[in-house]
Amino acid sequence: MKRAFHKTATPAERILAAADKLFYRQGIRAVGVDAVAAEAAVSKRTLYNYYPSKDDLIAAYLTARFRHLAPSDAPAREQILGNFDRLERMFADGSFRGCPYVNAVTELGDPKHAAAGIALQFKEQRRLWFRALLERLHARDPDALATQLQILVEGALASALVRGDPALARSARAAAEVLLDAAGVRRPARSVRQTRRAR
Amino acid sequence: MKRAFHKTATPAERILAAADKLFYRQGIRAVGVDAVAAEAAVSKRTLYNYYPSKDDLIAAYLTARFRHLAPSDAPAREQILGNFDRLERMFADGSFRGCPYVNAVTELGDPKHAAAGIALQFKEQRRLWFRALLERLHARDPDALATQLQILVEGALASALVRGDPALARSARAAAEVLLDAAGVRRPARSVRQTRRAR
DNA sequence: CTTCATGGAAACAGATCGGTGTAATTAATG
DNA sequence: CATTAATTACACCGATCTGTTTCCATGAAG
Repeated sequence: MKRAFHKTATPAERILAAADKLFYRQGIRAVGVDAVAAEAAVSKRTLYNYYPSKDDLIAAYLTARFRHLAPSDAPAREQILGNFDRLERMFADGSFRGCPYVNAVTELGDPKHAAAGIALQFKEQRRLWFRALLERLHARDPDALATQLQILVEGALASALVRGDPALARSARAAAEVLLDAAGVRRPARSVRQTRRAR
Repeated sequence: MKRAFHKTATPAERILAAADKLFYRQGIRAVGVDAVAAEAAVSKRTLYNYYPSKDDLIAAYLTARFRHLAPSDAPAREQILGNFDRLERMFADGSFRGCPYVNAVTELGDPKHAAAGIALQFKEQRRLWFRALLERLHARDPDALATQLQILVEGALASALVRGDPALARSARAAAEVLLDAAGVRRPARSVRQTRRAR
């Protein structure tokens, strides 16, 4: 069991990767610390050396999922709608199990748990990201529209969890387009044969 | 402890009521059968007499939450939008803990669990209810629009779970109105002073 | 009164959980 | 080599979980 390992990954990283895999796939409450330690090929003692409690590990798991939205130079409208395309890919690859933040809040229940705050942070970050793009697009009431886009994303996630259908992302995307149109965000200039971008 | 009880409620009903209260408030996995039995003022022996396993109790809890949408004679558009007003009331009363069906799917994880099927049934029922109303309104593509409204409802539920804000229901409602407008569902005739219906 | 079904109280079984204590082993560093 | 820190293996704790079992109280029907 001591095969010459990827020396690359430190124990803490392996533990976090194992927690991410198991917590997301099977649920936080369904996975014990022993299982995480085993998956990380690490003794339970070392796990508790890096993360003093399961709650700490949960918090680390959620914060590690924080992928900061990379600033892109793509057109703002495309960036917004591209979000839904990413959702569709997530739904389709079979391993989708819902939004990890919402799942954590649901599974843990306690609103005072650190996970609740982390989840709120993440959602708000994405909402503000939407809002910044909408402001750049001179949309009407960017704040309200950002909230609505966020609701669409959340709804697509939840719907795809109970239903399996990846097409739900396209439905949400279409709804987002209607909202953008209604907010005065004009479609990209498709006129001058620049339709070259194809798909 | 044998005070002259409401003879009205049969043991099975009391157990189900207790399960509903505890499962929804604290989560399915967080509540043991002992707690349900205690809340129902019933011995664990009787609980297992009526529901042979916790899974059976969970399934009964979810199916009991099936409130069949009562047919209403209110204008169809009002019926649809009224859904979001009900959401706002749910969010505001403090005891909101997310959609019980989504929660069950999340907590149990297993897609083969009976809860997954029940959740799917419920969501589809509401979607079809939307669709029927939209057909009556001669909306463009009622099926697709029904899915989008369903996504909005789901998104409002999930968002209100992590954020606490009841106003999210109003945001979702406003988005629904935009979608309805875009689908050619005209607003109710507010012209002829029939605005009497007030609020 | 006898019979039988229902249900209460409580102990129990077997498993799993989060978390700790400890002694032995390994790996890096001087 | 010697020292030290990290890590392992593994037993163990108390709590909790689902589910079962045993014994006893009740109460209605024959």
